Amino acid sequence: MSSKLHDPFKTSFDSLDEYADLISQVLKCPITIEDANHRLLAYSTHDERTDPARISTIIGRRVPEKVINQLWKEGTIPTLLKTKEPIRVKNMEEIGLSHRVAISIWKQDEVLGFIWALEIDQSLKEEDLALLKKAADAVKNKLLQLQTRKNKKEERFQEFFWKLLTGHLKDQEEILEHFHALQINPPATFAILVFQFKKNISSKEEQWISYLLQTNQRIKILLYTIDCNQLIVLVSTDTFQNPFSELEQFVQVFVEKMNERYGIKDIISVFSSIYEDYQLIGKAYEETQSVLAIKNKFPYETKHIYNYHKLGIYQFFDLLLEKRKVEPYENYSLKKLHEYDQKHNSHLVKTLEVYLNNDANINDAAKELNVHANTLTYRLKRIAEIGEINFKDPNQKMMLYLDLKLEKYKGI
Amino acid sequence: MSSKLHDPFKTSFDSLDEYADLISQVLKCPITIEDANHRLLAYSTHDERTDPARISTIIGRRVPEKVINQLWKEGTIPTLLKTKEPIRVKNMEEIGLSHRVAISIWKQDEVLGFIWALEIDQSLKEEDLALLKKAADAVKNKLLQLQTRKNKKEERFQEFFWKLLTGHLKDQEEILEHFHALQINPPATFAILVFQFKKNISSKEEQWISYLLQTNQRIKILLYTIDCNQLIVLVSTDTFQNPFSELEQFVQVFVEKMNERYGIKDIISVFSSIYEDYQLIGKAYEETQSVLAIKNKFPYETKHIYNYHKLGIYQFFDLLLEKRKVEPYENYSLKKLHEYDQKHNSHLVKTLEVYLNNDANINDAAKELNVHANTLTYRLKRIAEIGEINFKDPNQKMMLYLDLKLEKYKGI
DNA sequence: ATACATTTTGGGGATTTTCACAAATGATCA
DNA sequence: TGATCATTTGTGAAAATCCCCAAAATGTAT
Repeated sequence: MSSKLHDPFKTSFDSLDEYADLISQVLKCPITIEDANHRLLAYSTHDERTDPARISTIIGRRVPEKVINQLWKEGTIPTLLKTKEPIRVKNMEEIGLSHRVAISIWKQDEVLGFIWALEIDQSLKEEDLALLKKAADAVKNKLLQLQTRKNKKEERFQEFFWKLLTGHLKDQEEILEHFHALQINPPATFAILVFQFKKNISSKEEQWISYLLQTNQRIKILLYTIDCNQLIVLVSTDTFQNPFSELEQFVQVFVEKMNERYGIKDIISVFSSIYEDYQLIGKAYEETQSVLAIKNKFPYETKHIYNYHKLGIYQFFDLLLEKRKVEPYENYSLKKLHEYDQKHNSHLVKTLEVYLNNDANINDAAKELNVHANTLTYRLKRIAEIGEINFKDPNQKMMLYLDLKLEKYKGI
Repeated sequence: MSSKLHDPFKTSFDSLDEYADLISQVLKCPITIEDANHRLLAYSTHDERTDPARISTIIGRRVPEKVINQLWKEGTIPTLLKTKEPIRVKNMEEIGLSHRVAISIWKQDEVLGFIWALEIDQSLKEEDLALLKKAADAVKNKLLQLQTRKNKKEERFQEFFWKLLTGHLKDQEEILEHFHALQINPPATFAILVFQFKKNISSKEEQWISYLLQTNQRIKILLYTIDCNQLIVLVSTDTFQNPFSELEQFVQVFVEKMNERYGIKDIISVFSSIYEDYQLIGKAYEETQSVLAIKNKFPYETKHIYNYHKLGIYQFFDLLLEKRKVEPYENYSLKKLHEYDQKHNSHLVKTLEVYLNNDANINDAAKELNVHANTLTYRLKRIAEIGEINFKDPNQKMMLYLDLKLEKYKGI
């Protein structure tokens, strides 16, 4: 057998499964075909030899997330996304993966999916790899068909989602019908997630996002769409024990992966409260937007805050900023401290802020300020004197904290 | 000489000073005449023997405050206010007071003033005391004249003050003219003080108030008036180093004395910021009223707060209460804790509040709660679990504090 | 009534924090 | 330039807080 051999895949089948079986027969090993998001498209059945990773993939109709993660870390997937050649993947027992060969399926410069060939008994030879490459080419058209069909469905998703977000669908019955028409199981409880990117999201990035959302197995994504620099997602929270911490973990992982895998940094993410009533999707969306607005104003302070409930005092900041702009109030202590800083070019205000940020913990604050704890103690003594502050009075401390944050953003 | 003796005081003089000299000549000792507020009205000059207390009184044209305080504590003044008989006052070196006899001057059941007779060389005899009583009676009419003249002046004061408080006088020049017409030296800086009594202020209480204000030497009272249950005072703050702490001390002392001397409790006192512009007296007044409104809502929390600047977060409470009424927000942690309290009839919310009131100090809070410190530690651990609270996060703590206070007063 | 979970209290040691003092450095002003 | 004041850092002892354990008390459910 040479690479000039007659192409055994130049036949047309109705389903991808038949392709999988054919490839399996030719190469004499189990075959799996996935789309670009590692969803299972087809798998060969004639061969019963397999490995745990493949079993999980077939059972869950998608590649398990930890396998994907491992393949990213270890470099297989990045390579597959770069080359059209078959890639040999070594044994990775810890995730139940035995020896195998993978190849990506290309349409021009875009990856449509992957074929996996397990090397259970013997390794594939050079000519087998050439055959695999031919198989990948043959499968391409079938995948393209699937994709266009998917795109059309996608458009209907988009339309529906925007109607929900903008509150155009007022009737519960109607909404449920739409869900069913799109074959989405309507969730009992849901939330809106929004990821705000630095710049408008390009179509390349859109693909990456899509990939990340599809391959995640942490959370059930119902709908998602992109609006300028925002990725808006509707997720089901039905299966969660602690919905908020689960959502928090998810957004953190998402942001982390966008950075690790694609080098996209500074994504600001938020999510809404948990709702049951589909008519309130618009409200949930508004909620995310108001949280985003505050996070944009106070990025440092709200770094670890993702939803309205956790905003804490920042919930009030719009209101308070307004009040402060209107009335001629001035915080006496802060004024004094600013004057002192000005005169002696010291950093008492900054010191105070870090101290309060750190919950009045001298050690932590000193660490953040890179000074000796005694230095901070001394400064605080001075701050208390100059600003006439009693650090034992929670009311005073709170007011200082609020006014510190408020004066930072009075200009906005 | 007997008590049936011809009355030597049955003559009429133009000024009180002449009376003082006459009495001095008859009794052969220095004489001082004061009004009901211990302001010097007249003093004899023919006799040069005197004591430090009398010197200070004459120099300052009023009895020194510490002397008045001592005479109250030791019982002289209370007795003088009860009896028409002469009272012998023993030597009190610590305040520079040598032996003397005092008598009050009465018009029906009201005390108009006092006559003091110093016993420098020899004690007054029984017949001298009888003479003194006659003298007191003779002086009465002169004092009455003074008083009615004062009352008329008082009325003009009142009218002017109310015009200032209600902002009816807009012209700086005009205001200054009024001040001068009333022989008040216009202060460079001033503040408004308001004392809110439990009940409407009776005319009896009005006299006590007047007495306390007049005899105080801590602060310069420019004008005062009474409105239902409020005493409103305009004071000069020109001579103060730390105006706020001086004002604070003054109001505390005032409230204390109203209680000690007259048994009037639960006076709520506030004062405005320091102003320079007389046109802003109305604003200062409004400020006191808004602080009073908040102190009425949060009496416990604002017990030690007297002015707007010190209100701290309570400045915002009207605004925040409004916001909370409008939107359907609920503090998740507090909700959980309330539910727990309900179910297990425990006191986690109360515990949390006391803990936060005490600036997260375990010992202080435990003391206030009358439980062992370890008990509080345990409860806090439970509170953190149940309410999903991180006590190291100042934002969370602040929000809890705010919501705790807010929910207490949502009904108002 | 009994078993079980929760809460309260206490002891005592480890760990931190606080405090006072001293030395060194930096800034300021005549 | 020296004298003075403000600031920073270090040290070590005293005080306080934290933490773990266990016993007792209380409440709860079967």
